Amino acid sequence: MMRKLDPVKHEEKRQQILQAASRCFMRDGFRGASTSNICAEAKISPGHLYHYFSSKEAIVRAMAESRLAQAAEHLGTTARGPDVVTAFLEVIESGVGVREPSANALMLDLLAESARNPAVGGILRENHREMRTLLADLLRTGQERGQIDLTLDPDVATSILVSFVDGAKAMMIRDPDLNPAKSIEMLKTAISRFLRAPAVANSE
Amino acid sequence: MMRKLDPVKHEEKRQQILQAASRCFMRDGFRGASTSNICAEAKISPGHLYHYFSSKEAIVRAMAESRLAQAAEHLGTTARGPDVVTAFLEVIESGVGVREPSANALMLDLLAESARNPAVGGILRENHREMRTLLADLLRTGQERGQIDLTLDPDVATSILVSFVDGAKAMMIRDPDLNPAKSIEMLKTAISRFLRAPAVANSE
Amino acid sequence: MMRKLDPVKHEEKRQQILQAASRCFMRDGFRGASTSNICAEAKISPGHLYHYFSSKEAIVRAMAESRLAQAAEHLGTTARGPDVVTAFLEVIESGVGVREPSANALMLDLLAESARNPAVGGILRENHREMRTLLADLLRTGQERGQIDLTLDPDVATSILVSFVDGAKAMMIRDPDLNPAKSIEMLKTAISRFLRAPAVANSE
Amino acid sequence: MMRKLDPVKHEEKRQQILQAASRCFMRDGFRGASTSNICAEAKISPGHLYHYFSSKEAIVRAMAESRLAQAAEHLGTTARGPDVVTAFLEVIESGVGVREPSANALMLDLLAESARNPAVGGILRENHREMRTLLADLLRTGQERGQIDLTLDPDVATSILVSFVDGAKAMMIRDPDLNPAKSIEMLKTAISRFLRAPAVANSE
DNA sequence: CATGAATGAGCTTTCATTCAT
DNA sequence: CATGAATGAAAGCTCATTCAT
Repeated sequence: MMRKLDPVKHEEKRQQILQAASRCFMRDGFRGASTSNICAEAKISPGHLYHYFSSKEAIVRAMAESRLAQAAEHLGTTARGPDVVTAFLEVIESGVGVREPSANALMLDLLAESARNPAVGGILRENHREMRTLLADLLRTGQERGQIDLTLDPDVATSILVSFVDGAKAMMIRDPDLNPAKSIEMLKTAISRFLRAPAVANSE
Repeated sequence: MMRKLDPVKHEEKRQQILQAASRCFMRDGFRGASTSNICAEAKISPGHLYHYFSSKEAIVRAMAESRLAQAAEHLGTTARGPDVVTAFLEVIESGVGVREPSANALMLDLLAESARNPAVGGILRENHREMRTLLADLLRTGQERGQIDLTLDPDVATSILVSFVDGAKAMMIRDPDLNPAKSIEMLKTAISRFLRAPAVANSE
Repeated sequence: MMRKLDPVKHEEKRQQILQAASRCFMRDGFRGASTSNICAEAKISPGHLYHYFSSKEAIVRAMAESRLAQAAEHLGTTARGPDVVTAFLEVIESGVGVREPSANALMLDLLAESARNPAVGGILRENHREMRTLLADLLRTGQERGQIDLTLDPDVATSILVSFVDGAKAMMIRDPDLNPAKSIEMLKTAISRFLRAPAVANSE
Repeated sequence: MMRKLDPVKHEEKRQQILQAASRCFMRDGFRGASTSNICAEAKISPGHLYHYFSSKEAIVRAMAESRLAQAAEHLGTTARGPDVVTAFLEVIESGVGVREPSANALMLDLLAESARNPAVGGILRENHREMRTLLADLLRTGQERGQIDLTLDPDVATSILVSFVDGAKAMMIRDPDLNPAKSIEMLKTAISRFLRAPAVANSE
């Protein structure tokens, strides 16, 4: 009795539940997935869920946090290398879940939810700010090295780059029969042309 | 004589309900909005809704159809003018609902729904196919006139351009405090550089 | 304007609607069939139904009345001939809707409804009384002619005979793969033995 | 230790609910009784019903199953004794719910439902098959002992006997003021004459 | 820690009925 | 006569959440 047992195990279970929830959310969306679904998937009883999360919304929040943190971390480890443009291209390529339509759908769900659910919105924005800081620094480095157009405002350009990833996710849903290799290739072309210092005699 | 009372009025009411539904969906999403909400918004009784739509899903479908048709039509009327690149820029600019976060959220909801709801998915894809045909033709015209890079595959480039619009909608949600003018400007730069024939001596 | 037009046509339409209702009730039962179903089947508008019947219950009542009257009339015309037992056998044979499972189901529905719905119950009982009077008279005739066992109380025996018809209807539902010819034959045997004067030296 | 809390209690509650449902169905019929009625009668909340039954239809099915099994079991224990005809008479007498009009109505409802609802129909037929097997065996025994007419096909005669019970239930509804003792007595006469070996010099 | 019984509000949908035209 | 728009109660069912054990 009365054992304050193992906060480690507690956290482990929490993560397991979160992963189960993630699978449910991917399959059915935030609203479509029920706590029953999640409990079944996590193999726990309906009541027990509330030992780990105070409400369904708390799960959604935690999910958003973890997904976004993960995305940011992924980005942080990818965005490396001597050539900054190449680094960006890699970021974009790996950011688009080429053959994970449900993961893409979940991100769109999350964005839609953000526009309506202040808590989730806050998480998203905070995370976005971090990502942008990270990317903007990388951009500036590229500009210093002459690899990237000096006229681009790093902060704004960064938003655009992130939007390209979101847009590519949407693209995969809009046309699932699309040849993803070709599309990604062309997206990389677009980004290349966007970031690189324009040629001398270009008439824009 | 003069019996068959007014299929016109019927259609009018249907549209009114659809608009009410649209407002609800923008506010709460497809799943979050209830038929009760919609009826209240449309000021009709709960039973009467089913005089006009056979199910909530039918409303969602009709909504998706009308929204997407509207978007396509808007695009059709916007994509005109002597300079094709300029036409595209206008398309993009007007395509992004700069200060309509709920409309943007609805589109993302629709995309997420498309990935899970086959009926909605079918509508989205059919519509997307039409839009791409239209845009691809415009692109080819531009290529004939030498305004657009001949090396771009029109079909793939079109998908990319559409993805930019979707991405921009996401951007507005990710960072509502963004200066939209600046972002749009930079997006236009990106598109310009993407589409225009690259300068002679450019080293990519 | 202001024409008190044709009570004949009115009655005709009423009968048409009643027949349509009959079809619906056979298909779906009294509770399962909706006024919409009936209107669709009768090809009239939902509101117009109430020109002919004041409520769904009124339709059910009229239906019960017409069905039962029909059954009684049918019985009246069948129960004829020199040999009374033969006449009864014919009554029974034609009373069982051998290959009309939905008509049989409807009769059982009507009986169940009778036990709960006083109005329908009253109709059923009134009708049953009439039928029994008719059959009891026939029975008495048979007894006078020495064709039927004199020890049978005509009133009670009549109830039993009617119950045999109801039971046969249930039998058709209980076992649809039954050979109806054989069953009917055996039922007739049972009735014969029941009605006929028992042989002299029989040891019961 | 001692976890897995009581599948016994679960089953108990299930039976309680089933009995409550039974009362409702008797009062209002399968279609007339609502899940709300049943919940109120069982003193549980509307949602909780679905902890024990997956749908209203599942309740109807379980009810049909239990009622019919009960009837069959009852029959099995009644159909005993040295004289087979007497055994049959007892079966019939106890099979007719003389003073339980609502139970009789429920059986007719069940038969009507069987003709339309395939699930219920299947249950009824399976049960009927079992009952007939049992009764047919008894009949054959009687034939071996010379108590029952050898010319009767046991399978067909069995169907007839069951139909007599169903018919008697209908009789109770058709004429509630009937003297049940007299009717049952006459029904028993009919069955006696039907089953017994006919006397030598009988002229059929 | 963990279960699953229990709740009650709310969901989508159907239905008998009324009424303006 | 006839239509079909309109109503509102009620149906079957789901869901997030709580609580006794």
